[in-house]
Amino acid sequence: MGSERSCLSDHIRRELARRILDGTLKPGERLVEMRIAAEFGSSQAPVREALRELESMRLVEGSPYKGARVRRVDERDTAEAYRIRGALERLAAETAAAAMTPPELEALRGVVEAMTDAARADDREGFARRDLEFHRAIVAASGNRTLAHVWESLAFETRTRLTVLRDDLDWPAIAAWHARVVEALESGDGATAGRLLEEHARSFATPTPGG
Amino acid sequence: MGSERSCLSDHIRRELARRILDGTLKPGERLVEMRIAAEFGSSQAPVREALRELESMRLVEGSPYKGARVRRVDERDTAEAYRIRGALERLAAETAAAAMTPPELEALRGVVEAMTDAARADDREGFARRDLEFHRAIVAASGNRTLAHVWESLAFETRTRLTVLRDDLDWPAIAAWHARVVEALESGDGATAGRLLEEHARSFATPTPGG
DNA sequence: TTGACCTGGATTATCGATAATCTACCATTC
DNA sequence: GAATGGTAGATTATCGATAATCCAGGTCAA
Repeated sequence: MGSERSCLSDHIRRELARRILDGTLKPGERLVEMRIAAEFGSSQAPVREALRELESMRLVEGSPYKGARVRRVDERDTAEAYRIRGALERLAAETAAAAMTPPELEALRGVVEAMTDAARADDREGFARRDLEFHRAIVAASGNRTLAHVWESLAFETRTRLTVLRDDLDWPAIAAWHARVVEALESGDGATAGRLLEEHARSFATPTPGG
Repeated sequence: MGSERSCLSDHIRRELARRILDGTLKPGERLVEMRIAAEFGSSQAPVREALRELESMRLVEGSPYKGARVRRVDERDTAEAYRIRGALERLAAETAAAAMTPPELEALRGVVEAMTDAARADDREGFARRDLEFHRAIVAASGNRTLAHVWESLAFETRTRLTVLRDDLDWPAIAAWHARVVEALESGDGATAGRLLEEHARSFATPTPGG
Protein backbone atom coordinates (compact mmCIF):
# COMPACT_ATOMS: atom_id res chain seq x y z
CA MET A 1 0.00 0.00 0.00
CA GLY A 2 0.97 3.63 -0.17
CA SER A 3 3.63 3.67 -2.81
CA GLU A 4 1.42 2.53 -5.66
CA ARG A 5 1.63 5.47 -7.98
CA SER A 6 1.47 5.40 -11.69
CA CYS A 7 3.91 7.97 -12.93
CA LEU A 8 6.91 7.05 -14.98
CA SER A 9 9.51 7.80 -12.36
CA ASP A 10 7.84 5.40 -9.97
CA HIS A 11 7.74 2.71 -12.61
CA ILE A 12 11.45 3.15 -13.21
CA ARG A 13 12.15 3.15 -9.51
CA ARG A 14 10.31 -0.11 -8.98
CA GLU A 15 11.97 -1.76 -11.94
CA LEU A 16 15.45 -0.71 -10.87
CA ALA A 17 14.75 -1.88 -7.33
CA ARG A 18 13.66 -5.23 -8.71
CA ARG A 19 16.86 -5.58 -10.70
CA ILE A 20 19.02 -4.74 -7.75
CA LEU A 21 16.96 -7.27 -5.86
CA ASP A 22 17.40 -10.15 -8.27
CA GLY A 23 21.02 -9.45 -9.02
CA THR A 24 20.60 -8.24 -12.58
CA LEU A 25 22.26 -5.07 -11.41
CA LYS A 26 25.35 -5.94 -9.47
CA PRO A 27 26.79 -4.12 -6.49
CA GLY A 28 29.12 -1.34 -7.49
CA GLU A 29 27.68 -1.16 -10.99
CA ARG A 30 27.27 2.32 -12.40
CA LEU A 31 23.80 3.63 -13.13
CA VAL A 32 24.15 6.08 -16.01
CA GLU A 33 21.09 8.26 -16.28
CA MET A 34 20.89 8.57 -20.05
CA ARG A 35 21.44 4.89 -20.62
CA ILE A 36 18.59 4.01 -18.30
CA ALA A 37 16.43 6.71 -19.85
CA ALA A 38 17.06 5.30 -23.31
CA GLU A 39 16.11 1.84 -22.19
CA PHE A 40 12.81 3.01 -20.71
CA GLY A 41 12.16 5.35 -23.61
CA SER A 42 12.00 8.29 -21.25
CA SER A 43 14.02 11.40 -20.70
CA GLN A 44 16.56 11.97 -17.98
CA ALA A 45 14.29 13.61 -15.43
CA PRO A 46 12.20 10.64 -14.29
CA VAL A 47 15.35 8.54 -14.03
CA ARG A 48 16.98 11.12 -11.79
CA GLU A 49 14.00 11.15 -9.49
CA ALA A 50 13.97 7.38 -9.34
CA LEU A 51 17.66 7.29 -8.50
CA ARG A 52 17.23 9.84 -5.75
CA GLU A 53 14.52 7.78 -4.15
CA LEU A 54 16.57 4.62 -4.38
CA GLU A 55 19.34 6.57 -2.75
CA SER A 56 17.15 7.44 0.21
CA MET A 57 16.27 3.75 0.44
CA ARG A 58 20.01 3.10 0.51
CA LEU A 59 19.85 0.79 -2.48
CA VAL A 60 22.10 3.07 -4.51
CA GLU A 61 24.67 5.67 -3.54
CA GLY A 62 25.80 8.70 -5.45
CA SER A 63 27.70 11.95 -5.30
CA PRO A 64 27.30 15.16 -7.30
CA TYR A 65 28.55 15.10 -10.86
CA LYS A 66 29.84 11.60 -10.34
CA GLY A 67 26.64 9.66 -10.69
CA ALA A 68 25.04 6.75 -8.92
CA ARG A 69 26.13 3.18 -8.28
CA VAL A 70 24.36 0.17 -6.94
CA ARG A 71 25.17 0.17 -3.28
CA ARG A 72 27.50 -2.53 -2.21
CA VAL A 73 25.37 -4.35 0.34
CA ASP A 74 27.79 -6.42 2.33
CA GLU A 75 27.21 -8.84 5.14
CA ARG A 76 27.51 -6.10 7.70
CA ASP A 77 24.72 -4.05 6.13
CA THR A 78 22.46 -7.05 6.09
CA ALA A 79 23.26 -7.89 9.68
CA GLU A 80 22.52 -4.31 10.72
CA ALA A 81 19.23 -4.32 8.86
CA TYR A 82 18.12 -7.58 10.44
CA ARG A 83 18.84 -6.31 13.93
CA ILE A 84 16.70 -3.29 13.26
CA ARG A 85 14.06 -5.52 11.81
CA GLY A 86 14.03 -7.47 15.03
CA ALA A 87 13.55 -4.36 17.12
CA LEU A 88 10.78 -3.09 14.86
CA GLU A 89 8.88 -6.35 14.66
CA ARG A 90 9.09 -6.84 18.36
CA LEU A 91 7.39 -3.49 18.80
CA ALA A 92 4.90 -4.40 16.08
CA ALA A 93 3.95 -7.67 17.75
CA GLU A 94 3.60 -6.12 21.18
CA THR A 95 1.25 -3.55 19.75
CA ALA A 96 -0.60 -5.89 17.43
CA ALA A 97 -1.32 -8.53 20.07
CA ALA A 98 -3.85 -6.28 21.74
CA ALA A 99 -5.46 -5.20 18.50
CA MET A 100 -5.65 -8.11 16.09
CA THR A 101 -9.11 -9.37 15.22
CA PRO A 102 -10.01 -13.05 14.76
CA PRO A 103 -10.20 -12.69 10.96
CA GLU A 104 -6.74 -11.15 10.89
CA LEU A 105 -5.38 -13.97 13.00
CA GLU A 106 -7.09 -16.47 10.73
CA ALA A 107 -5.44 -14.93 7.67
CA LEU A 108 -2.09 -15.02 9.40
CA ARG A 109 -2.51 -18.68 10.15
CA GLY A 110 -3.28 -19.27 6.49
CA VAL A 111 -0.03 -17.63 5.51
CA VAL A 112 1.86 -19.90 7.88
CA GLU A 113 0.19 -22.93 6.33
CA ALA A 114 1.21 -21.82 2.86
CA MET A 115 4.69 -21.29 4.19
CA THR A 116 4.78 -24.78 5.60
CA ASP A 117 3.68 -26.24 2.27
CA ALA A 118 6.37 -24.29 0.45
CA ALA A 119 8.98 -25.52 2.90
CA ARG A 120 7.92 -29.14 2.38
CA ALA A 121 8.07 -28.70 -1.40
CA ASP A 122 11.44 -26.96 -1.11
CA ASP A 123 9.87 -24.03 -2.97
CA ARG A 124 12.16 -21.34 -1.68
CA GLU A 125 10.75 -18.67 -3.89
CA GLY A 126 7.29 -19.30 -2.48
CA PHE A 127 8.65 -19.59 1.03
CA ALA A 128 10.34 -16.21 0.82
CA ARG A 129 7.16 -14.62 -0.49
CA ARG A 130 5.06 -16.05 2.33
CA ASP A 131 7.63 -15.11 4.89
CA LEU A 132 7.57 -11.50 3.78
CA GLU A 133 3.79 -11.55 3.74
CA PHE A 134 3.73 -12.84 7.30
CA HIS A 135 6.02 -10.23 8.73
CA ARG A 136 4.44 -7.42 6.76
CA ALA A 137 1.03 -8.42 8.06
CA ILE A 138 2.16 -8.18 11.64
CA VAL A 139 3.73 -4.81 11.04
CA ALA A 140 0.52 -3.62 9.42
CA ALA A 141 -1.59 -5.04 12.24
CA SER A 142 0.26 -2.85 14.72
CA GLY A 143 -1.65 0.05 13.23
CA ASN A 144 1.51 2.13 13.38
CA ARG A 145 1.85 3.56 9.89
CA THR A 146 5.15 5.19 10.58
CA LEU A 147 6.46 1.82 11.64
CA ALA A 148 5.22 0.29 8.41
CA HIS A 149 6.99 2.97 6.43
CA VAL A 150 10.27 2.51 8.26
CA TRP A 151 10.04 -1.27 7.94
CA GLU A 152 9.45 -1.03 4.19
CA SER A 153 12.37 1.33 3.81
CA LEU A 154 14.70 -1.44 4.88
CA ALA A 155 13.82 -3.28 1.66
CA PHE A 156 13.80 -6.84 2.85
CA GLU A 157 12.66 -7.96 -0.55
CA THR A 158 16.23 -7.31 -1.52
CA ARG A 159 17.86 -9.11 1.31
CA THR A 160 15.58 -12.09 1.53
CA ARG A 161 16.82 -13.27 -1.85
CA LEU A 162 20.24 -13.72 -0.42
CA THR A 163 19.09 -15.39 2.74
CA VAL A 164 16.81 -17.83 1.00
CA LEU A 165 19.74 -19.33 -0.86
CA ARG A 166 21.32 -20.52 2.34
CA ASP A 167 21.49 -24.26 2.55
CA ASP A 168 22.18 -24.51 6.24
CA LEU A 169 18.70 -23.59 7.39
CA ASP A 170 15.90 -25.90 8.40
CA TRP A 171 12.98 -24.42 6.50
CA PRO A 172 10.18 -26.57 7.91
CA ALA A 173 11.39 -25.74 11.42
CA ILE A 174 11.29 -22.05 10.57
CA ALA A 175 7.74 -22.41 9.31
CA ALA A 176 6.73 -24.20 12.53
CA TRP A 177 8.38 -21.43 14.43
CA HIS A 178 6.15 -18.88 12.72
CA ALA A 179 3.18 -20.86 13.94
CA ARG A 180 4.34 -20.26 17.49
CA VAL A 181 4.24 -16.54 16.85
CA VAL A 182 0.65 -16.83 15.71
CA GLU A 183 -0.24 -18.82 18.81
CA ALA A 184 1.27 -16.18 21.05
CA LEU A 185 -0.67 -13.49 19.25
CA GLU A 186 -3.88 -15.49 19.51
CA SER A 187 -3.51 -15.72 23.26
CA GLY A 188 -2.80 -12.01 23.41
CA ASP A 189 0.75 -12.55 24.58
CA GLY A 190 2.48 -9.77 22.70
CA ALA A 191 5.61 -9.97 24.81
CA THR A 192 6.26 -13.56 23.76
CA ALA A 193 5.40 -12.92 20.13
CA GLY A 194 7.70 -9.92 20.15
CA ARG A 195 10.54 -11.85 21.74
CA LEU A 196 10.19 -14.67 19.22
CA LEU A 197 10.26 -12.23 16.31
CA GLU A 198 13.29 -10.43 17.64
CA GLU A 199 15.22 -13.65 18.11
CA HIS A 200 14.21 -14.79 14.66
CA ALA A 201 15.50 -11.66 12.98
CA ARG A 202 18.64 -11.75 15.04
CA SER A 203 19.37 -15.29 13.93
CA PHE A 204 19.48 -14.06 10.35
CA ALA A 205 21.81 -11.26 11.39
CA THR A 206 24.43 -13.88 12.12
CA PRO A 207 26.74 -14.56 9.21
CA THR A 208 26.36 -17.88 7.46
CA PRO A 209 28.38 -20.49 9.38
CA GLY A 210 30.24 -21.86 6.41
CA GLY A 211 31.06 -18.51 4.83
CA MET B 1 27.79 13.84 7.97
CA GLY B 2 26.83 12.22 4.72
CA SER B 3 24.25 14.49 3.24
CA GLU B 4 26.47 17.54 2.73
CA ARG B 5 26.21 18.05 -0.99
CA SER B 6 26.36 21.28 -2.83
CA CYS B 7 23.92 21.05 -5.67
CA LEU B 8 20.91 23.28 -5.90
CA SER B 9 18.33 20.62 -5.18
CA ASP B 10 20.04 19.80 -1.91
CA HIS B 11 20.15 23.44 -0.94
CA ILE B 12 16.43 23.74 -1.58
CA ARG B 13 15.75 20.56 0.33
CA ARG B 14 17.65 21.73 3.38
CA GLU B 15 16.00 25.12 3.33
CA LEU B 16 12.51 23.68 3.02
CA ALA B 17 13.23 21.20 5.80
CA ARG B 18 14.37 24.06 8.01
CA ARG B 19 11.18 25.97 7.37
CA ILE B 20 8.98 23.01 8.12
CA LEU B 21 11.00 22.51 11.27
CA ASP B 22 10.69 26.07 12.57
CA GLY B 23 7.07 26.45 11.60
CA THR B 24 7.51 28.94 8.77
CA LEU B 25 5.77 26.39 6.60
CA LYS B 26 2.66 25.22 8.35
CA PRO B 27 1.18 21.73 8.28
CA GLY B 28 -1.17 21.21 5.37
CA GLU B 29 0.28 24.12 3.43
CA ARG B 30 0.64 23.54 -0.29
CA LEU B 31 4.09 23.46 -1.83
CA VAL B 32 3.69 24.65 -5.42
CA GLU B 33 6.73 23.72 -7.45
CA MET B 34 6.91 26.79 -9.66
CA ARG B 35 6.38 29.19 -6.79
CA ILE B 36 9.25 27.65 -4.86
CA ALA B 37 11.38 27.58 -8.00
CA ALA B 38 10.74 31.28 -8.56
CA GLU B 39 11.75 32.08 -5.01
CA PHE B 40 15.04 30.22 -5.30
CA GLY B 41 15.65 31.51 -8.82
CA SER B 42 15.76 27.98 -10.16
CA SER B 43 13.71 25.90 -12.51
CA GLN B 44 11.17 23.28 -11.59
CA ALA B 45 13.47 20.25 -11.69
CA PRO B 46 15.59 20.81 -8.58
CA VAL B 47 12.47 21.67 -6.60
CA ARG B 48 10.84 18.43 -7.64
CA GLU B 49 13.83 16.44 -6.52
CA ALA B 50 13.89 18.25 -3.20
CA LEU B 51 10.20 17.58 -2.65
CA ARG B 52 10.61 13.92 -3.43
CA GLU B 53 13.34 13.58 -0.87
CA LEU B 54 11.31 15.42 1.74
CA GLU B 55 8.53 13.03 0.91
CA SER B 56 10.68 10.03 1.68
CA MET B 57 11.57 11.73 4.98
CA ARG B 58 7.82 12.04 5.56
CA LEU B 59 8.04 15.77 6.05
CA VAL B 60 5.79 16.36 3.07
CA GLU B 61 3.20 14.22 1.36
CA GLY B 62 2.05 14.26 -2.21
CA SER B 63 0.16 12.41 -4.89
CA PRO B 64 0.56 12.43 -8.66
CA TYR B 65 -0.73 15.50 -10.47
CA LYS B 66 -1.99 16.89 -7.19
CA GLY B 67 1.19 18.22 -5.73
CA ALA B 68 2.82 18.25 -2.33
CA ARG B 69 1.78 19.57 1.05
CA VAL B 70 3.56 19.96 4.33
CA ARG B 71 2.70 16.81 6.15
CA ARG B 72 0.21 17.27 8.92
CA VAL B 73 2.08 15.83 11.86
CA ASP B 74 -0.60 15.14 14.40
CA GLU B 75 -0.42 13.66 17.83
CA ARG B 76 -0.78 10.17 16.48
CA ASP B 77 2.22 10.52 14.15
CA THR B 78 4.33 11.81 16.97
CA ALA B 79 3.24 8.98 19.24
CA GLU B 80 4.07 6.45 16.53
CA ALA B 81 7.47 7.96 15.95
CA TYR B 82 8.32 7.96 19.63
CA ARG B 83 7.43 4.31 19.97
CA ILE B 84 9.75 3.48 17.13
CA ARG B 85 12.37 5.66 18.67
CA GLY B 86 12.07 3.62 21.83
CA ALA B 87 12.55 0.36 19.99
CA LEU B 88 15.52 1.69 18.07
CA GLU B 89 17.28 3.23 21.04
CA ARG B 90 16.77 0.13 23.07
CA LEU B 91 18.60 -1.81 20.39
CA ALA B 92 21.23 0.92 20.20
CA ALA B 93 21.89 0.84 23.93
CA GLU B 94 22.09 -2.93 24.07
CA THR B 95 24.65 -2.89 21.30
CA ALA B 96 26.53 0.15 22.52
CA ALA B 97 26.95 -1.09 26.10
CA ALA B 98 29.46 -3.67 25.02
CA ALA B 99 31.34 -1.31 22.74
CA MET B 100 31.56 2.13 24.31
CA THR B 101 35.00 3.32 25.32
CA PRO B 102 35.74 5.32 28.49
CA PRO B 103 36.25 8.57 26.52
CA GLU B 104 32.87 8.09 24.85
CA LEU B 105 31.21 7.49 28.19
CA GLU B 106 32.94 10.55 29.59
CA ALA B 107 31.60 12.67 26.73
CA LEU B 108 28.13 11.30 27.30
CA ARG B 109 28.32 12.24 30.96
CA GLY B 110 29.32 15.74 29.94
CA VAL B 111 26.22 16.02 27.80
CA VAL B 112 24.05 14.99 30.72
CA GLU B 113 25.67 17.65 32.90
CA ALA B 114 24.96 20.32 30.30
CA MET B 115 21.41 19.03 30.13
CA THR B 116 21.06 19.31 33.89
CA ASP B 117 22.31 22.89 33.80
CA ALA B 118 19.86 23.77 31.06
CA ALA B 119 17.03 22.22 33.03
CA ARG B 120 17.91 24.25 36.13
CA ALA B 121 18.05 27.45 34.07
CA ASP B 122 14.76 26.55 32.37
CA ASP B 123 16.61 26.87 29.06
CA ARG B 124 14.36 24.61 27.05
CA GLU B 125 16.05 25.34 23.77
CA GLY B 126 19.37 24.25 25.21
CA PHE B 127 17.78 21.28 26.92
CA ALA B 128 16.27 20.03 23.68
CA ARG B 129 19.61 20.37 21.91
CA ARG B 130 21.45 18.41 24.58
CA ASP B 131 18.76 15.80 24.68
CA LEU B 132 19.08 15.18 20.94
CA GLU B 133 22.85 15.10 21.27
CA PHE B 134 22.60 12.48 24.00
CA HIS B 135 20.34 10.13 22.12
CA ARG B 136 22.17 10.59 18.85
CA ALA B 137 25.44 9.73 20.57
CA ILE B 138 24.07 6.45 21.85
CA VAL B 139 22.72 5.56 18.44
CA ALA B 140 26.09 6.36 16.90
CA ALA B 141 27.92 4.38 19.56
CA SER B 142 26.02 1.28 18.54
CA GLY B 143 28.17 1.25 15.43
CA ASN B 144 25.10 0.33 13.40
CA ARG B 145 25.09 2.83 10.56
CA THR B 146 21.83 1.63 9.16
CA LEU B 147 20.29 2.22 12.55
CA ALA B 148 21.68 5.74 12.60
CA HIS B 149 20.18 6.39 9.19
CA VAL B 150 16.76 5.11 10.19
CA TRP B 151 16.84 7.06 13.43
CA GLU B 152 17.70 10.28 11.62
CA SER B 153 14.93 9.70 9.12
CA LEU B 154 12.40 10.08 11.90
CA ALA B 155 13.41 13.74 12.13
CA PHE B 156 13.17 14.30 15.85
CA GLU B 157 14.51 17.78 15.43
CA THR B 158 11.08 18.55 14.12
CA ARG B 159 9.13 16.87 16.85
CA THR B 160 11.20 17.93 19.80
CA ARG B 161 10.06 21.48 19.23
CA LEU B 162 6.56 20.47 20.10
CA THR B 163 7.48 18.34 23.07
CA VAL B 164 9.72 20.89 24.66
CA LEU B 165 6.84 23.31 24.98
CA ARG B 166 5.02 21.03 27.36
CA ASP B 167 4.63 22.50 30.82
CA ASP B 168 3.70 19.33 32.60
CA LEU B 169 7.13 17.76 32.56
CA ASP B 170 9.73 17.77 35.28
CA TRP B 171 12.85 18.69 33.32
CA PRO B 172 15.44 18.27 36.11
CA ALA B 173 14.02 14.80 36.77
CA ILE B 174 14.38 13.93 33.13
CA ALA B 175 17.98 15.06 33.16
CA ALA B 176 18.67 12.93 36.25
CA TRP B 177 17.03 10.07 34.48
CA HIS B 178 19.50 10.38 31.61
CA ALA B 179 22.28 10.05 34.14
CA ARG B 180 20.91 6.65 35.09
CA VAL B 181 21.23 5.57 31.47
CA VAL B 182 24.89 6.56 31.49
CA GLU B 183 25.46 4.65 34.69
CA ALA B 184 23.94 1.53 33.21
CA LEU B 185 26.13 1.88 30.15
CA GLU B 186 29.20 2.38 32.31
CA SER B 187 28.57 -0.86 34.10
CA GLY B 188 28.03 -2.60 30.80
CA ASP B 189 24.37 -3.26 31.54
CA GLY B 190 22.92 -2.74 28.10
CA ALA B 191 19.65 -4.40 28.97
CA THR B 192 18.90 -1.87 31.68
CA ALA B 193 20.04 1.08 29.58
CA GLY B 194 17.88 -0.16 26.75
CA ARG B 195 14.85 -0.62 28.94
CA LEU B 196 15.26 2.87 30.39
CA LEU B 197 15.50 4.41 26.95
CA GLU B 198 12.48 2.54 25.69
CA GLU B 199 10.38 3.61 28.65
CA HIS B 200 11.56 7.17 28.24
CA ALA B 201 10.56 7.36 24.60
CA ARG B 202 7.27 5.68 25.36
CA SER B 203 6.45 8.27 28.00
CA PHE B 204 6.64 10.93 25.30
CA ALA B 205 4.40 8.85 23.09
CA THR B 206 1.60 9.41 25.57
CA PRO B 207 -0.57 12.40 24.73
CA THR B 208 -0.25 15.41 26.98
CA PRO B 209 -2.47 14.87 30.02
CA GLY B 210 -4.23 18.22 29.89
CA GLY B 211 -4.83 18.19 26.13
C1' DT C 1 -33.45 21.70 -7.17
C1' DT C 2 -30.33 18.35 -8.38
C1' DG C 3 -27.05 15.89 -10.72
C1' DA C 4 -24.30 14.78 -14.89
C1' DC C 5 -21.35 16.92 -17.96
C1' DC C 6 -18.36 20.20 -19.88
C1' DT C 7 -14.88 23.97 -19.98
C1' DG C 8 -10.88 27.12 -18.50
C1' DG C 9 -7.22 27.90 -15.55
C1' DA C 10 -3.79 26.10 -12.64
C1' DT C 11 -0.39 22.68 -11.66
C1' DT C 12 2.24 18.59 -12.30
C1' DA C 13 4.90 15.22 -15.26
C1' DT C 14 7.81 14.86 -18.91
C1' DC C 15 10.64 16.28 -22.65
C1' DG C 16 14.78 17.92 -25.42
C1' DA C 17 18.67 20.88 -25.10
C1' DT C 18 22.39 23.47 -22.72
C1' DA C 19 25.75 24.53 -18.99
C1' DA C 20 28.73 22.73 -15.43
C1' DT C 21 31.71 19.36 -13.84
C1' DC C 22 34.41 15.17 -13.72
C1' DT C 23 37.83 11.70 -15.54
C1' DA C 24 41.18 9.67 -18.38
C1' DC C 25 44.62 10.45 -21.32
C1' DC C 26 48.43 12.81 -23.37
C1' DA C 27 51.97 16.29 -23.87
C1' DT C 28 55.40 18.99 -21.56
C1' DT C 29 58.78 20.07 -18.25
C1' DC C 30 62.25 19.18 -14.94
C1' DG D 1 61.04 8.76 -15.41
C1' DA D 2 57.82 11.42 -12.47
C1' DA D 3 55.02 15.21 -11.84
C1' DT D 4 52.33 18.90 -13.69
C1' DG D 5 48.99 20.90 -16.59
C1' DG D 6 45.79 20.89 -20.35
C1' DT D 7 42.39 19.00 -23.45
C1' DA D 8 38.54 15.88 -25.17
C1' DG D 9 34.84 13.01 -24.18
C1' DA D 10 31.45 11.48 -21.12
C1' DT D 11 28.12 12.40 -17.63
C1' DT D 12 25.50 15.07 -14.42
C1' DA D 13 22.81 19.31 -13.09
C1' DT D 14 19.87 22.61 -14.67
C1' DC D 15 16.98 25.01 -17.81
C1' DG D 16 12.80 26.46 -20.62
C1' DA D 17 8.89 24.61 -22.94
C1' DT D 18 5.19 21.19 -23.87
C1' DA D 19 1.84 17.48 -22.76
C1' DA D 20 -1.07 15.40 -19.30
C1' DT D 21 -3.98 15.82 -15.55
C1' DC D 22 -6.70 17.87 -11.89
C1' DC D 23 -10.19 21.05 -9.87
C1' DA D 24 -13.61 24.68 -9.49
C1' DG D 25 -17.35 26.59 -11.38
C1' DG D 26 -20.88 27.02 -14.65
C1' DT D 27 -24.45 24.90 -18.07
C1' DC D 28 -28.10 22.17 -19.11
C1' DA D 29 -31.48 18.39 -18.79
C1' DA D 30 -34.71 15.93 -15.88
